[in-house]
Amino acid sequence: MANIDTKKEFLKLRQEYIVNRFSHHLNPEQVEAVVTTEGPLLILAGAGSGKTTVVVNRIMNLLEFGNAYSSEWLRRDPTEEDCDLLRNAVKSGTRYPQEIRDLMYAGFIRPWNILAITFTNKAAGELKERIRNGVEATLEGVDPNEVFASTFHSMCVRFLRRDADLLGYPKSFTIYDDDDSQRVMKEIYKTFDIDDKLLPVRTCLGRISRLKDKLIDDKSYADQIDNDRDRTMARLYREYQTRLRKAGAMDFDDLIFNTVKLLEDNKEVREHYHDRFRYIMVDEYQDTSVAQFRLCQLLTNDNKNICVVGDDDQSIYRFRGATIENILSFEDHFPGAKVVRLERNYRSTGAILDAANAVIAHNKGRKGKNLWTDKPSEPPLTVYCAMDEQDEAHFVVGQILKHKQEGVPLKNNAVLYRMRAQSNALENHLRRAAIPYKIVGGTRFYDRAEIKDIISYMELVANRDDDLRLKRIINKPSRKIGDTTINAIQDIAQGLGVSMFEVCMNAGDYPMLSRAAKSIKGFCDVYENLAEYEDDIYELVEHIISDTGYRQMLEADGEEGTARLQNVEELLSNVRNYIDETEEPTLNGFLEDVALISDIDSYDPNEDACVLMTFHSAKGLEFDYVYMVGMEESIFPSEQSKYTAEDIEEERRLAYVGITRAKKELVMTRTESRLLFGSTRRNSASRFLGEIPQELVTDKTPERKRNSYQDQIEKLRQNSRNQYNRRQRPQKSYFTGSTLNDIKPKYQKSDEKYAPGDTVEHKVFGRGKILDSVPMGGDTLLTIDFEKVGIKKAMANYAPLTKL
DNA sequence: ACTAGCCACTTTTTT
DNA sequence: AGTGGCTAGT
Repeated sequence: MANIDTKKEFLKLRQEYIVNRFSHHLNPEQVEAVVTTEGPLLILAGAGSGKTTVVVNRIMNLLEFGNAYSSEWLRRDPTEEDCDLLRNAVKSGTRYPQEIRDLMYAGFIRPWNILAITFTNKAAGELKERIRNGVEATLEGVDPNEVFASTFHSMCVRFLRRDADLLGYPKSFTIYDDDDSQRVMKEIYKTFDIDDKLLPVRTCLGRISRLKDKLIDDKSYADQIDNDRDRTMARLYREYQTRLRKAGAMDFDDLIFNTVKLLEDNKEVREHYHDRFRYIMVDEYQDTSVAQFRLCQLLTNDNKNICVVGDDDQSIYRFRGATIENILSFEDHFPGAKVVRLERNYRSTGAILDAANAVIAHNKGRKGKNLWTDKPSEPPLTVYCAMDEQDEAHFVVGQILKHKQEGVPLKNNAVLYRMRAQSNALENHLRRAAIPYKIVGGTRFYDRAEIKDIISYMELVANRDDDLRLKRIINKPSRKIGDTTINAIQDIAQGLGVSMFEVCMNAGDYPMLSRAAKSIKGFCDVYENLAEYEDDIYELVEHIISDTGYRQMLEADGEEGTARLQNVEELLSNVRNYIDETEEPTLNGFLEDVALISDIDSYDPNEDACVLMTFHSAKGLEFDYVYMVGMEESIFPSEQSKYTAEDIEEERRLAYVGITRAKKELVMTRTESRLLFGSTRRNSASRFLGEIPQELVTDKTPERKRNSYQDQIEKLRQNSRNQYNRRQRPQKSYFTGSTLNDIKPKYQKSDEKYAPGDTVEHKVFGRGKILDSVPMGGDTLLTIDFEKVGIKKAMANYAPLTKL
């Protein structure tokens, strides 16, 4: 009896010791998250709340103290003396007694029992780095590299390299990127004779991708359709899968999908990972898809030690298949889940946080939280209304220059925009001011044609069934193997059901290829030579560059060729780095890294250049000075997101992400008119500006247009009052909520009400019937069935409508 | 096999 | 406005 009490007391003391240990450098909520190791845990981590610190410390806790609650791992029952020892350590705050550590030996969690999943390589890298630092400082005999920290995709690749054969794929399968997928799909369009104007290839691939995100395979999709348009879709989906499978290739979505299948269908595999991964952590949980959720579920063993970290307010990838529901319903998916909220922000000033809180408060679908800080509220945010995008860029550059003179490094400035097209004016002005800048995003190094060529050679060495890669390089450099020949090879291969490579190897056997047989033979010889170097990547790449004549081809191509050659050389040094940094460098390993790397991964925050990027790319980063440009309706929120409440909420989350990137100062600009895509437009102030309380903002727009500006704001404010009167608003608005009212008067019938069944006349689309009307943000979203153009959606106040 | 010229497109995109 | 992709012509 006494024994049980001692045990209880012992465990209690142990817990107390651990809490004390982490309380030194963490706030109470963070400690709570760190010491909650057993059972499902949701950490709602607001922007800048130190969530990576929490994740790292939680892992440290697991590694150092093991399972804090369970006594079944004890070597022997704890005694009164043990309790005294611990009690002493708690009181005096001394080191964890070695005797106690020894007692718990069997309960230690080994590093490989911990799985930490992130979304980007960068995040995974940072996590590994910080775990390494922490472990080296405090823990002996633990190899921090054995913690499995990786992205969803690399993890899946690892799993699939082990067991892909169970799914009928070669273990050396190839990973297709978007570009590869597009090529495949384009070919399918050709064979099926489908017009890509009817269904653009991108759209089609996007839909397939969404289906895979939802774990709907080609067969079950085909079973659930009921119209011709979808039937085409289903055919394309099926054919796409068939071709990839035949090429031994998986696209990004397949990596997740197939891993789910692997775990679902194979009990032994599942048990293998259940046994290994006893503690699972998932970062950026708000951006997981259905498939990724399922994957987490399958990986979680009966102990349900799954900890997810995320911020529902920062979910910005719905358009890519992320479902915010995963985080909103975590407690339903994992009953008994504990929730910890991290709302204390260590990043931004009070003003910035107040603005962020005020904006995001307008969203309905959220868990609700309020960031706070004890930092001062100064200085206020700056807003500026430029005349046009040139003036806007000029203003931003001026601010950056001002900071530069004050001694602020350029790298502390970040300009954020909604779309890439906005970067142009900024770039020009930065160049003119001789300010070094760096654009994050855009073309990846590995997306450059010459790099993809070399990689394709490598891929082909790794997997000779890959027709796509073969086609890419069989005539690069020119070997006199033209389209006609390539098509012939393809046809023969298709007829025989073998790979194109196979056909090439026996080119002499086919009369159709007689004329090109010699050239094809030449290619095969080159290939055979290269295949010798499969186990020495560096040699392989060197030989690809020289033996294929690729270098000569570039050298003959003047200035551009020289630049490309430099890229190729850089690839070579990347290979060197990979070999030096990797324990077991392999061809497939390198190709994986390449396939799964993104532009943001190579973003170097130490280079002293001002940074330009989209709001999306900015997630997870922070800067002293942030400029949010193009704060206009139709730009941010973007034009096509105006129509549904969900889209607007996602845009608002994006705005929230933008605002919370800033540490010291936030500048928001808009223009009166802007040249975009070849035409000049006038957009009114973004509703998000209107959602920021007046007292947080200083307007730096010069006198020249104060009047018109002020007029507009006054008008907007009146509208805003009418709209938000009932709904409790946090604070009075500086600008206004909806600015739609501002554009519409041309057409607006005073407070015209539309109800389903009404007939209307649209200035452009003609006559139609209202199917549905949903009130939304002071306006009404109408679904109208037009006689001529079919069903469309329109905002009642915005659309040129007349009630008949 | 290569190139000029025309057309259509243009939101975001961790992997 | 600028780009990328495709067709037609050499």
